[in-house]
Amino acid sequence: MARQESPARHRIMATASALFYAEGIHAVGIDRIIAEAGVAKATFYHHFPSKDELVRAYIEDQGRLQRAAIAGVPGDGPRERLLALYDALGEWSRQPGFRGCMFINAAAEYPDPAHPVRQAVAAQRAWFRSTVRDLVAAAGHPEAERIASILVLLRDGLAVGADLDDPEVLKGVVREAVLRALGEHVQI
Amino acid sequence: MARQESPARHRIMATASALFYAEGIHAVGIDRIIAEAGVAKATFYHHFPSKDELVRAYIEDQGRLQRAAIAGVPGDGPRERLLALYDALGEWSRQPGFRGCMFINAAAEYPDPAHPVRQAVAAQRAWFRSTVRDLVAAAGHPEAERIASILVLLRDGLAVGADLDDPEVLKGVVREAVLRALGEHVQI
DNA sequence: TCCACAGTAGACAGATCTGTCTGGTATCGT
DNA sequence: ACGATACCAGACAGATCTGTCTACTGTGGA
Repeated sequence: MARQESPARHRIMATASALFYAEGIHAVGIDRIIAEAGVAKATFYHHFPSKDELVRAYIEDQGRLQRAAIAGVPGDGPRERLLALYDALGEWSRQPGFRGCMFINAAAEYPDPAHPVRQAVAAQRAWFRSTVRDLVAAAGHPEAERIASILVLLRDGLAVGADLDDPEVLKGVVREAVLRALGEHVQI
Repeated sequence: MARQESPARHRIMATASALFYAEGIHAVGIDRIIAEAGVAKATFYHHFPSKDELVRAYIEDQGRLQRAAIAGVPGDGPRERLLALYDALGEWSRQPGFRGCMFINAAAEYPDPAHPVRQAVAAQRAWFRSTVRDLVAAAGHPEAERIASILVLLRDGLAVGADLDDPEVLKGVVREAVLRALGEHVQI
């Protein structure tokens, strides 16, 4: 038992996650992963039937982590939780080594929408969207779907822009845009 | 002369552009490009010293096309041109075969900010940002920089979301968000 | 005690990748 | 007529990729 928690498997996942995120998926080979994880090739193929399965595990693992992180964001009431959530996203996007959203980046390398990796990305996005929509609805906004669409838009824009442009500028900008989307008039 | 406009070079660029955009850059090899372009390998390396240079040419070529397309957007006055610009982006994102923004996708495959490809992407983004900022300023908004940041955010979110989620929904959503960013109160 | 299992090390096959090189053809300006 | 240029066809080298296979080690339960 404990195939899920075996030390070797854990090392493979940790190494692959870091390399995939930092350098891209197609750019990182199995040989590199097993070398940096300090694992034999046979051990790798004992835990993962193929590289594709490793990639899917990477996406789903990161999805679990992000869902847990977002679910753990504190806040008194839905409006405060929403603002805290986007503050947390702003912090995330300013971490050293930030290189955009791993789901967006992975999708760029997997064009086929039917591919398991894309399916996992779609599931994660659907979860985020519904989470935000529920918070917006709980905050008493009648057009929760529409506002949630804007908020997802802002999340994606933040993830892309913080990597490609200046992440410091975006923090305040996103907060302002979130407030505007919630219909609150913002003093500039 | 005419090395830039030679038919073989043109075929290489057209084929590579379509394949890179549709399938990703690392996923498409030189052999595939020359086969589909109907070009000899020596001809390819006669026009491009390396694959990296082809990729850079691809990014810069697409940048020229997008700048021309955006510069050609009509409109009476800056506010109308801005709205028309984002309408055009909405159309773009609903084209069949749309697979997100080629610059964002390319950046996902090139982590190093110093790489020529990333530099070309950064230049393109800077041009778009300043174009939008000038329109906002010309429309009489005092905080043009801030609003331009939001509008870039919306552009990126549109490009990502139209590929990964439902592009039809986004069209109206983006227009609403643009109007909100411009400080106009929107009736939902 | 013994077997199943997780692990290491590394050779190997077969495909694919980038880039070079040879050799030949056609066109065009001087 | 001639040389430069643009092009095609394809072999080749050398690296790298995924995935398989052999052979061996250590450990923990039945």
